[in-house]
Amino acid sequence: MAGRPGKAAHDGQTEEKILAAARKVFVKEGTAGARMQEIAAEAGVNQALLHYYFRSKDQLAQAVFRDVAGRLFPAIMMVLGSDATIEEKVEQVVHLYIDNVRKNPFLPGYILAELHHHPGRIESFREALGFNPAKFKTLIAAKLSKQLRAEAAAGRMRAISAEQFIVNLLSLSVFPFAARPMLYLALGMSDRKFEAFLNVRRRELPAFILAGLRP
Amino acid sequence: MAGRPGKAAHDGQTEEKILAAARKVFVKEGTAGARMQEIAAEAGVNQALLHYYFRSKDQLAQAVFRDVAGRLFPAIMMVLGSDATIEEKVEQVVHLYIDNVRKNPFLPGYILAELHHHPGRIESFREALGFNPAKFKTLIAAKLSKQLRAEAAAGRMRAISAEQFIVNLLSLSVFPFAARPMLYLALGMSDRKFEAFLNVRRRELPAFILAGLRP
DNA sequence: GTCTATATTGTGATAGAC
DNA sequence: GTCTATCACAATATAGAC
Repeated sequence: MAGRPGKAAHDGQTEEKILAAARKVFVKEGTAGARMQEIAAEAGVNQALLHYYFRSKDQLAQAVFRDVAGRLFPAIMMVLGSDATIEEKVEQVVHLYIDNVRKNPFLPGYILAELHHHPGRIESFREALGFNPAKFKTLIAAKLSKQLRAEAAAGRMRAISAEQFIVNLLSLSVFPFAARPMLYLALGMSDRKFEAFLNVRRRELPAFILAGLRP
Repeated sequence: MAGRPGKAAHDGQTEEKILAAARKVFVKEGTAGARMQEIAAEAGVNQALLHYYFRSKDQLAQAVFRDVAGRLFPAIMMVLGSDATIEEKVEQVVHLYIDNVRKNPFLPGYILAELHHHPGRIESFREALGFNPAKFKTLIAAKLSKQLRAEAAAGRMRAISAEQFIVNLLSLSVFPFAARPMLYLALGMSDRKFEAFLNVRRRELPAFILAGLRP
């Protein structure tokens, strides 16, 4: 619907082809660096058609961002807000994230870069999440907060705020992907070594996080 | 020296003014999004002078990247490679990073974005670090590795590879800055709340990491 | 819906006076 | 070293035929 002409319905095949091509190019080059011509070529259509479907480069970029962000975050939010125990949540988030993102290891870098250079795009992000930040704060964060306080009161965990907990969890899951080029250099990694690194990480990270929470 | 005309020496004041302006604009807009005109205006000179000093936009961008990356990483590498204990290293890196970056909270996002969209710039990065990756691997990583193995053998810490250890440390320190726009949205943060968040984090993070390493 | 052709503006880079 | 003026081309966007 966003940017699509209102008059006639179409089967969406072309639109999806363009969106897929745009996703590929934007993720790699960033919004500012991407070229409409390159996207058209990648989609196997001509440049005018991009404007027919999405009106402008910026609207196409927004559509891509919503698309990409909408694939990753809702699932994580669901886990954090579920009725699972803290132990289960930690393991589920780590596994969910690594298993999904390793198939598209460039997405985290793209999302962080995009948010950094276009903070206004946060609005699209919010829509993609399909939730209201206030609602999130009151529902998920409050629930997590309560859960963490209960664990602390029972002496099973050290006291920690929901904010620090979430940031720890996301940091350890997201950063290795976002900083991949840096790791390749600093740790002398290759694609193969990175895969092995992820396998170890998937297995060991939940225990590391949970141990960090112990009193 | 890089890109500077070779024939005549000059006091460097203008060059530094341009570099500072370029730093500001590139960090905010990214290499592709930045405009030479904007940099010139920010520096209070005209556009031709930028080319006089740095020849091309790309060379100016490289100079900025080297400059920025060179400020952050050598210090951290020094700590990791020092003779301090693991406990001391963890605390020193966390404090060093937070204390330095909170003064320029946009740098991590810029560096990650730049590396993501211009992996080739890794070469400049390497120069900025002033070291050879192979040398790093053999010196620092080997030293850390040995240190961690000794701790594990003594039963004081769980076994962990130097790679996972470094990534954990950097993740937890860097990500909160790089993902700041996201945190502002997802956790309903403001600048003031983020500062408070950092104060707590600076204090609690070392203990969290060290607890995570306990057997 | 999809194409070709083109309008129009933006932008990096250079020439040349001072 | 610094400026003004301008070139040359890249890139988004639109008009209009089919």
